[in-house]
Amino acid sequence: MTTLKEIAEAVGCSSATVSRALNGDLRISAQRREQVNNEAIRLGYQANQLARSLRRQKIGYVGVIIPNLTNSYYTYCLAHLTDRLTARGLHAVLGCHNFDASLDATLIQSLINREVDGLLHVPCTKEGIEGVLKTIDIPVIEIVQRSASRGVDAVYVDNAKGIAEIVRYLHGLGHRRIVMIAGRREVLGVDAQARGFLGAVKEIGLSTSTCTIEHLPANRHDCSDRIELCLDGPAELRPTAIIAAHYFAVTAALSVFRVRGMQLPDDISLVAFSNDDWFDVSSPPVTTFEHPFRSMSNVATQLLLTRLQPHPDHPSKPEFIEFDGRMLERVSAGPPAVS
Amino acid sequence: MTTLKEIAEAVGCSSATVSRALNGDLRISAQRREQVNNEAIRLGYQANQLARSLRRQKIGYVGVIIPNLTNSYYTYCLAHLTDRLTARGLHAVLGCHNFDASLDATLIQSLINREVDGLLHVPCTKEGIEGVLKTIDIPVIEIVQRSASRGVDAVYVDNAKGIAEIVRYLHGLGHRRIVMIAGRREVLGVDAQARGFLGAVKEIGLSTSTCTIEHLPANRHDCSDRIELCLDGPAELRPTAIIAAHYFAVTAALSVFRVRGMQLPDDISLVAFSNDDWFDVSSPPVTTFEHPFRSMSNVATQLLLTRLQPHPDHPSKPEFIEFDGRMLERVSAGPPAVS
DNA sequence: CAATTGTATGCAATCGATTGCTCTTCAAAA
DNA sequence: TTTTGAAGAGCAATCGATTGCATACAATTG
Repeated sequence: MTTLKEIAEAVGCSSATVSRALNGDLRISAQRREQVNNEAIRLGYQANQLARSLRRQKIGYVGVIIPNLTNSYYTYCLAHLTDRLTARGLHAVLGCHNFDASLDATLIQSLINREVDGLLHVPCTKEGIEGVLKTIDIPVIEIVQRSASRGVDAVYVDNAKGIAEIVRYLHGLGHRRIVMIAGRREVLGVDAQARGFLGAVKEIGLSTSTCTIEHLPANRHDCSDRIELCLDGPAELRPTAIIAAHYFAVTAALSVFRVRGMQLPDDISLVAFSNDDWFDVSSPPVTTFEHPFRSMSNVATQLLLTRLQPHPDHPSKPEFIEFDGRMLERVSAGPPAVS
Repeated sequence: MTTLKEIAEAVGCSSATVSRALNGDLRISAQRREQVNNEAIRLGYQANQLARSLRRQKIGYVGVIIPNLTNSYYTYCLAHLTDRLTARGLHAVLGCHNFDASLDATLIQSLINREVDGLLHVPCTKEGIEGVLKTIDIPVIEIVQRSASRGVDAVYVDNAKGIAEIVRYLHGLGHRRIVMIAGRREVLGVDAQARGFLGAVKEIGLSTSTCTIEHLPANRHDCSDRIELCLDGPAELRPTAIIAAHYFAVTAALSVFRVRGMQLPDDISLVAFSNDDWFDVSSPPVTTFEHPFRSMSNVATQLLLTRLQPHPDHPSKPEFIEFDGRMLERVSAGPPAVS
């Protein structure tokens, strides 16, 4: 790799001058600048960002830690984020914690050591990363989910409100027995979903014995087993609608319905909590609640940039920006069969 | 951030000694080592990887450049890759070129300047990156697709063979009029797919006037428009089977069939070129050709690691490792209707 | 002509960790 | 007592770019 010094020798000046010339310092004469530029091009000079970063204390990398890449909920999010970051000349360094808090901590520590300039982080536990945070002096922004960490910005989804809206929607269609398939209780966000569910159920006046929540690991197998169980229960408890609070619950539900030959929405209704681009081509198209990942990514990136260039008179109080989604009515949910 | 020097001052020795102690240099006495370790822990020392990298000329980042994140073909691939890289203590720096060669070049240059240790790259043109390559002294491994770049390792899918296998499969079911919806010709891999298609068609003895390829941009809209057109053609040319060579063609086809009320596989057959995890829950489940992304990721990562630690007696001849997929028979493809 | 103001550039420190070489001790061997 | 040597540790250069301060020279002004 060509270095500043080599150019300096070729031109016959100091490396300081070369650096200034290339960086557009006005004190360098036009003539020198010209010389230096030519030589730099001739030698194919590319600044060593590592050295530059060491000096400037910033590297242009942003850590993006998400749970995983097998769930389209997060890949959509990541897609928008990388898009935004690239547009700003930043690069995303990827990490997946799979909801494993200790792996999460390791990733964060590792990324911070490598001196990413900032961190976009989907937290995986309620506690968040307050512990690690004390050691850190780079901006961290929680995305999608918000933990209890104080002092960390958060750009996130209102889980409770979203689920509540789905419950009200189903109730509006006439459903009285609704089961929500959600993630394990320890997973961040699930708690809020449960709160939203129960809150809406109570508010509407439905019975909590026929409107229940099943907390299950995020994989299709466990979910489909449990759904089978629900469907095999006594008719008066059997759900007429299922809310799939996470991606695997959707595929699990569809696979069970398919095996049993159940028709949607006649035999049962299904609403997903997050949209996916195949939901409108499936048979039937899946009614869902759509999250504004694009806007969230924009806002999160923008906020991170603000934090990266702290303006003296800009307050540094953490911001908590909550996003609402909206119902996307398709076909998989309809009025329950009269029975 | 605590630095070596601060520890040195606290302990009362030079920073060189601290560095050696922490790095397990045997020449440092056990007593000193102890002192240094304690002090390092007390001060919460974390080595500045930037400085270390500048010196050691490696940083622990691997660039991963893929076309996009909206196509599950690549997210699956990325998921496996990050998994493997993380297991090796490396981090993936993400870039998406969206099949834009100039963006691709920019990304590569940008990542290389930032001194990633190596590059895993899904090339987007036949020419590959030979031009850029000359300037580079880090290992580059092409994944999923192989370009014409000489001297670059490649771990990739045999597009021609895969498509040919699908054609033979459909022919075996009795199909004589098959249309393949593929990407634009300029996109790498599409050419090979076309070769595979035409090769099989010829080998079997089908007519190239009823077995055709539609080259379309990778979005649902263009694909569905064209599929409509095909279906509206004269009955004797109308395809009885469609091969969706990329992801968007699958959703496009399904959406058209759904709107027209066509039943699969009775009214038409559909085979996708790459699997997705919702293909088995859709109605009907989508017959597909499955690619071994897990193995490919393993091999690619392993190969990259080999390149990163070049063994003196290990030859540095580029390796070209081709992977085959396999048919995954589900329901969307069956014998054509007798007419 | 001397003093002042600019303009163009260089010197050297800095960022933080690493490492080749040197130096000091102290002990064992000759 | 001198030699040899090994252990332990420090000095200073290095990685490459940046930047505060100093300097040199020319142009302008009083």
